[in-house]
Amino acid sequence: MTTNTPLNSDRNKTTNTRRKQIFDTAIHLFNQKGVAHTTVREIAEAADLTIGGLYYYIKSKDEILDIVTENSMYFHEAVKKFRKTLGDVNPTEAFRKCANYWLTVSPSAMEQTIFFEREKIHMANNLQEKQENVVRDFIHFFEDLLKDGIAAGEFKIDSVTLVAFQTYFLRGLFATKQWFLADLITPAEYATQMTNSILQQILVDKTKI
Amino acid sequence: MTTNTPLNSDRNKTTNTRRKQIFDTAIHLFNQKGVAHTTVREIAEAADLTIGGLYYYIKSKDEILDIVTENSMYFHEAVKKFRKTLGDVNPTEAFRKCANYWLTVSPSAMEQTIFFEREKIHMANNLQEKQENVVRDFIHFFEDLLKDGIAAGEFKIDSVTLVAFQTYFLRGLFATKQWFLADLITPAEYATQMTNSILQQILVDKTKI
DNA sequence: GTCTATATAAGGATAGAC
DNA sequence: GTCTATCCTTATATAGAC
Repeated sequence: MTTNTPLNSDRNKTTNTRRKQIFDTAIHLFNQKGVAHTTVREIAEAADLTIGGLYYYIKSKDEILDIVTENSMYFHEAVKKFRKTLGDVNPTEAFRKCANYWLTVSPSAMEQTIFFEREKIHMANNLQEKQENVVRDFIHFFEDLLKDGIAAGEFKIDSVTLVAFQTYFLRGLFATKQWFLADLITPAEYATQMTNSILQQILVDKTKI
Repeated sequence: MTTNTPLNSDRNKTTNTRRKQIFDTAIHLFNQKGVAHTTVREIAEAADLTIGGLYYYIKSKDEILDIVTENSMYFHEAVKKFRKTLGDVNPTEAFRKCANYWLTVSPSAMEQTIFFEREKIHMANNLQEKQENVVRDFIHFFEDLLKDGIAAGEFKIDSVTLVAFQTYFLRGLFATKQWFLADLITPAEYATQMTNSILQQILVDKTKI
């Protein structure tokens, strides 16, 4: 599915710029109108091209969709890196900071998060599977943080998976319900409030919040 | 948009049966493949008709979509009725029981809940607005329950709206993430666990859980 | 590289037979 | 009421000029 254009000539420099421009335009339109109702002509026009011009850079609508889909998976990695920068802190702080980081949806990651959450149904089958694996992997990441806290006697949790599930998907909820939340709360406020709400559930010593 | 077929002749008895059959088939396909990728032919075949036969009962694909959309809004009403049956209980019990009721997605309501959550983008504009109003109204319903608890000194809450928001959307989360949750937890378990998780956040006296 | 014009296919909707 | 055949529009994709 994914095309592997070589990245080494002068010509490709502009090609890559153009392609990025096309994918950025596409994800925006996909979020506004849905994948199926976004036409290739619309993408072309919004990217300042005609349809013929656009097809010089991409193979098919499916290629656009596939690459937008792949790109929408990268934002996850940032939390893992962030976890490493924390070094040796206690489990409560580790979870608090990671959850807070995760639940803060930056404007630049907003489009990808919305797309990732909403358009699963339109993704190619193999990418749907890949998406599910990414999700499972990150729920697992939070489960590990939670288990550390239990082992240290800082957390008490009925279902670790369910708390991890909740932590994971509260991010998507923020992104997809902007029509309700935008006037109400900033990304940072949402993150701290929701992080606290999860800590309330799991902390043995509630005064630590 | 909505057609008003008179409901008083013998002929209409089968007509209504057929129409129900069509809408039930449609919502199922819409959830599987998305509205845009479901063809009228597919709906017809799945409902044991040919395309010409189907058009005897419905005016257009948009009519199917509109009616499926309208139908997907009714399941909300059940909580309000349920609230009334509770009579005079204390705010904690009222909230606990309503939240638990709300978060228990019965198999029969599953399709409508999924559709309601996922296909907003494909609904007619006026129905999107209607949907947003329904959501706001129900978040308001939970806000009222929460405020009762605060007034009675049973709850302590930073942002009432955010807790109500969370309560409201945890239902949709359960329905749309079945691919992850189905093997893990039953609807009833999910409801009690999530209800408890919210109570943990808001109860003054945590021993009441 | 970018355009216009066009081929081709898919899907919504209708006509008319039975 | 239900079918088959067909119309018509829209959208993906390509061809070929510049």
